[in-house]
Amino acid sequence: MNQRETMTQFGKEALLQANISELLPFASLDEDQTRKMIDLATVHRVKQNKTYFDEGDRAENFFLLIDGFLRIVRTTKEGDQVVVLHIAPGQMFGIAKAFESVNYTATAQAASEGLALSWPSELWDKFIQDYPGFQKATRRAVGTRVTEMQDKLISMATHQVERRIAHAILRLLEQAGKETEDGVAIDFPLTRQDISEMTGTTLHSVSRCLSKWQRDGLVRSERRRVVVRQPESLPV
Amino acid sequence: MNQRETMTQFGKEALLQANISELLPFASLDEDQTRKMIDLATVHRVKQNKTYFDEGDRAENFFLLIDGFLRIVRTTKEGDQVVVLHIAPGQMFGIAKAFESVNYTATAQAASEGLALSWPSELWDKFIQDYPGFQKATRRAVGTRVTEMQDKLISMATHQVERRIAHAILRLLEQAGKETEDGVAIDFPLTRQDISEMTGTTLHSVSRCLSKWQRDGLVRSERRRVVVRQPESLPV
DNA sequence: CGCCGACTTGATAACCTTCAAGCTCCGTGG
DNA sequence: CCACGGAGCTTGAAGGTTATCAAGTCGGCG
Repeated sequence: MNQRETMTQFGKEALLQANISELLPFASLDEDQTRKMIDLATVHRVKQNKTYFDEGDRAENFFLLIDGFLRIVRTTKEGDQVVVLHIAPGQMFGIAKAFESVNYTATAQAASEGLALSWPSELWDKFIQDYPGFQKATRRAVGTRVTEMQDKLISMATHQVERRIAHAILRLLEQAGKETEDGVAIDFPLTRQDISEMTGTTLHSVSRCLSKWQRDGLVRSERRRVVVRQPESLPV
Repeated sequence: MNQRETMTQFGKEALLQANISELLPFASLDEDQTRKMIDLATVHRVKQNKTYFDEGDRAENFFLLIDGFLRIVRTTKEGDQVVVLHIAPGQMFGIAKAFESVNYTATAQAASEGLALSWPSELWDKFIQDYPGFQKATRRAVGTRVTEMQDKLISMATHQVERRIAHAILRLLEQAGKETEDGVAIDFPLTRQDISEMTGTTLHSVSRCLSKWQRDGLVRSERRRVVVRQPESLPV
């Protein structure tokens, strides 16, 4: 919060001083290289539920999420939304270049107000050449993502609703878990609808499920908020 | 085994003469480069339902499928198999290197008897440096795959069984469709069980579905074989 | 204060899995 | 060559899970 304010005011300078350089793609860069990279970047501040880019847009930039969370969403012809995955701070997104793709294949929507850097896609190959860690980082990002999608696919194919919801919530805990005196909270606003779009079910089923878990003391669920008290007791 | 020997000795020459060089990663290479690549390759001939490699194996090689079809499969702790995607001739697979991964994350199982080339993973980065088309080809392969998995995810999340089955079959038609006097056939043996593992349902539901489509004249389905007569009439 | 978005909960019904039984095809071994 | 067995497939019936429909609560914001 405080930090966010600071960033707003001083922008890129603040980014340098903050622990940005510890974020993944910058990991193996020295201060000078990091500075160069940041000099080339554009800063994006995006309000909750607004998008960084939309499915089908020309992929003119690639992004690094600094703060906040976002969901990668695809919309069907019928208008159903499906959340393909979530992105946490430090991860890159909109990396169409890694797929030789001209357009973004999905929408990047802010789950909470967020801050990101972007670079023109033309710089992609240059970064790969100039900064050895960058190539590795992008590969790892792609790998993580593929694995995550596979897990999701398997979950959808083999489990029924309750376990799918449990899986989704556990994954979010890993990415965005925040200790509270009450248990581990998911650190951004999350509606029943959101969860249903992640798990391919209805908000009604999600509601019933959370209600049941709450009765059993496994979670505390409020409006737009989920806190897990006993992660290990959720149905695998 | 014996067979692999034979192929090693006599096979490569034949590969060169065949239209191997038209297959994707070789596309932009001249004859000399292609020869060099093939000289470094190992030939694999794999019987139906045998595997090229298994989930968790050390990713010592990456592969190019020359002939036959294969499925990329993951198995859950409970023993459920899920077919994540299918690979057609000309596509690379086992490309753990593209994900900075040390092990294969899934099993590659021959859907029909098949032939593949492999190279040691150490050569990956060399190929990328030496052969400009290779980088592009791998990126495109990864992109196609991600898109395909997303589509599958969306299908699973929003459609019910009948449409999921229709989607799966249409995708297979694109990858492995073969014109016959009777309609477009899927060009490798495919059981109800296989289809159920692709769509997250049971072989019973698949059977009922195909029976119904057969009654309506949309498909002809036999033992391990599916022929589609009216692709456009399948439920989107 | 009233409205809207988020959420809950019951009732009903559709969809699909599960269980059960039996069929056909094909390879194998007697 | 035929019998046998197993793999692949079909179909009915029953039952459970989950979506859909419907009604209403809660809480924040203009």
